[in-house]
Amino acid sequence: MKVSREQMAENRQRILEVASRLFREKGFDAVSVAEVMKAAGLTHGGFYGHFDSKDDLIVHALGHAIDTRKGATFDLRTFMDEYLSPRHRDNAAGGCPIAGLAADTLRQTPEARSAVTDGVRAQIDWMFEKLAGLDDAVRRRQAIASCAAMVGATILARAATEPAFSDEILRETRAWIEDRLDSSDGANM
Amino acid sequence: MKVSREQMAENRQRILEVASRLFREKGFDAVSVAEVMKAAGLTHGGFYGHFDSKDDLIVHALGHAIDTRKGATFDLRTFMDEYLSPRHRDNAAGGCPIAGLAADTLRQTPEARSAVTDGVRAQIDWMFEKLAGLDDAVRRRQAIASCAAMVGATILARAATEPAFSDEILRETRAWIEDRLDSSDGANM
DNA sequence: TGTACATCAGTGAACGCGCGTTCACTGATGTAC
DNA sequence: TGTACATCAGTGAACGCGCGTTCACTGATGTAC
Repeated sequence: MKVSREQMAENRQRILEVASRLFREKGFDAVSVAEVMKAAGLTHGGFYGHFDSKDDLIVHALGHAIDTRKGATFDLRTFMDEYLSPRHRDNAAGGCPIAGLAADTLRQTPEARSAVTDGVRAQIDWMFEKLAGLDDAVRRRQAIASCAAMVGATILARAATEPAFSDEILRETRAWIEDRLDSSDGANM
Repeated sequence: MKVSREQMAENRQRILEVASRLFREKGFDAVSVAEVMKAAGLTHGGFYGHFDSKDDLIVHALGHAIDTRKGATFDLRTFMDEYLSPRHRDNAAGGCPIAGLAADTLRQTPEARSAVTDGVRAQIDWMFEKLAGLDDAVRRRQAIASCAAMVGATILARAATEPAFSDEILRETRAWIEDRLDSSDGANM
């Protein structure tokens, strides 16, 4: 049955929210359209009233997850500590969509890859702004490499089967990045 | 028709070789058993004479790819330069299985995750051995963080839709890691 | 060494299943009067 | 404000398809004599 315009807009937001969480948790292929709709409290047939296809949902869910993340305002050190924490490692569903889905997005549509690329660029730009002092080239290098190390460490820590090794990857990567921040006298914002 | 024992052993090796390449190129889910067998010059029905299941193939293909990679002997600097090169970014099929499949392996069987974990550990140990001087804790930290940054940069560079940005991620991450090697006076082996 | 035959690696049709997607239908919404 | 009706968001059965897996069959291998 028909629902009100506001209800429909709410439904669409709920679909995006649960889809972005399920995708981050299980990957694009392991989540079906029917599973997303059920999690949103709807039936699968109505899906195509909101999106053209599953690929279209993927693009919008990525955009939604990335936009939602931009809202939070941390200082750089807090952000890195949280990113490389066991909590973030164990919370892929609510965590960074780049760490959770960049590798998966590789084999998706160009639109999905663009959405992730925009997210990566935004993340690097944000870190660049937060890095104090030094010349721009060094700040940009530090932002890019820190971002790469954070994403890589999160993926490796999530894949690792032994908890002690997984914890070590996070801890040592964090120490290595932050040691560099200290010696550069940045990250005081 | 039956084939000789040597032929069968050859066939198995060929299946592992093409499977490990196809998996690295397309991911586990996007490669079918039939596709692997066809690429190995066989038909899909014979697959179960070699492996228990597709999951079993995944575990053995990961082990094969990781073992094959261990053979190469580079010095550390050459290895890092090659790893963070456009060539390696554009050659996922023949490249590092950790960069290509660690994120995919997250959602596979515990056996597959163990195989990847062993590969990560071996990679870190190898880098640890190649790092000269300094105390063990610093060397290990540097090996872990460099490995995380290399894997992360490769994944981000592969996902990026703009070539200039993709190149920049590789170049700046490499410069950042190698700058640290120089200041630590390691990597001279 | 030569022959007869049991073995078994590989073949290809067939299976059950879950997926993305479609569509005829339902009934609440919201507009026209 | 109240009523009649066109609209259309959501429902759920059905579709075609490709997947992993099975199995009866084939014919070369390799062993027993």
